[in-house]
Amino acid sequence: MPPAEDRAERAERILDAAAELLLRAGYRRTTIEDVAERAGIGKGTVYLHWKNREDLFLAVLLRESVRAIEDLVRAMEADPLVTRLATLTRIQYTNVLARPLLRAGHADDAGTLGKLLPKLHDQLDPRHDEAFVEYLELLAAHDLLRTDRPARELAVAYRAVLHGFLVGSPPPEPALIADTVAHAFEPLAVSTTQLRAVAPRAIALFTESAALDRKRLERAY
Amino acid sequence: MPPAEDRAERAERILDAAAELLLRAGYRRTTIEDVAERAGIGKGTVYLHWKNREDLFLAVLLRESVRAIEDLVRAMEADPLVTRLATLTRIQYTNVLARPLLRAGHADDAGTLGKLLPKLHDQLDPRHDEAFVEYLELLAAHDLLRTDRPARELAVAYRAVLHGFLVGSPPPEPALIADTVAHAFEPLAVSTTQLRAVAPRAIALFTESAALDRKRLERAY
DNA sequence: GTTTGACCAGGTTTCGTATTTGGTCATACG
DNA sequence: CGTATGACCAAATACGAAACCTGGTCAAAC
Repeated sequence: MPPAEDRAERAERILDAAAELLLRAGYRRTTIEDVAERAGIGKGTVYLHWKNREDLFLAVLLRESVRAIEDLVRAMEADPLVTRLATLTRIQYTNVLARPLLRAGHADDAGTLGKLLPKLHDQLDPRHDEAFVEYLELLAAHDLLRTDRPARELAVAYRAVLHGFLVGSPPPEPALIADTVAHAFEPLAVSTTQLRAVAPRAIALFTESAALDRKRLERAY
Repeated sequence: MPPAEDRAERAERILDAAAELLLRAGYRRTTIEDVAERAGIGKGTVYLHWKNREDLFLAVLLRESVRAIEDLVRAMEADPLVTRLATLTRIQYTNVLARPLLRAGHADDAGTLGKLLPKLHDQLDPRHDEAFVEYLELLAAHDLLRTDRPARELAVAYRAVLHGFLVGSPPPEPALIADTVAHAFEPLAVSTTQLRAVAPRAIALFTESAALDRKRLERAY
């Protein structure tokens, strides 16, 4: 099998298999052999891509997370107004709820993720948070965010709110979190013009963030 | 031992002992005999007060929760402005953080509460939520709360926010949640006069709520 | 009438064994 | 010659039986 193209393709197939099984049986009960069989390859081949079981499943989660961000970026590209914090929140909230694995990550669903959960944040957070704060500062500079507190503090509050909504059962309507975020973090008026001005840079920020994670994914391939 | 006064006193001693051990060793590792010994009574005596182990520890939690509400009521009586949603939130947030057992309840600290956690909400929620919604409706009627959404929906969002802040580690500053709640759920201006007008009824609501729980506690005594 | 601790069934822990599985690598294969 | 594989092994996990503990009861003591 020639390297290059096909290699990445096979990696994706393995991740597909792992994701499927992870969701159906949970981390604890999914073996590497199950994954290999479902991917139609030998067990040893899996280790040509990832150095151990944990890394493989973390890659599954990372890919899922990257896909969610890429969806978000697409939405922002299609409509610059999505750059607005409240709108972006609604879309990302919906995205996460629609992806069972991400939802499990937020809801501390130990049943499916098991011992992966603790490792998740260590693996996923490096400069992700920084990028988000930058995005908030960008909004603030354009009167699209409250400025009576530093963006870094608002980020803390924002994450608390998002987390609170995500763990609710059943999760509240997307419109409700959008509304809450709008009131809690946005100024009274949000200028459409400013949003359009901000969009390119915001899109770039998230694109870059997603690209970094993609890189890390492919490095493992 | 004559009934009446002394009986309640003994119940409190048992709860003290149970609370102490619960905090130090966790639910799973705290036995009824431990509790009895620490309370200076025989094991059988515990069952004169509660019909089983689970009920005893749920009572510990219920008492803790009642105490927090009573603290809150005292704060409202001392200063009617505490009736304001943002202020009340700050105080209650601080109260909960200061009470490790309540904090464990919100943070899903399975290590100390173990199998009690699932039962907690079933036990604690009956008309508690209703009272809170009533309080919100009271605020709304006096222009102390957003009115563009029904109080019941705001209550859902509010609980998500509160929960999100409580599970944070480390928990954000009390000022931050107060600020967030103020923006998210209060109208632009909050009238001091209206607050004073609302205070007696609000205090009554919470007092009643606490009294109901106290009753249930004492019924078990 | 109240309190108690011995008592017992049901549950949990322990510990040794059988089984499974993560990860390696010599071999087969293209 | 480089890639893929599955037999292989140590380590982890699952299992089962026996020992131990504990929740809850109740006859006896007070």
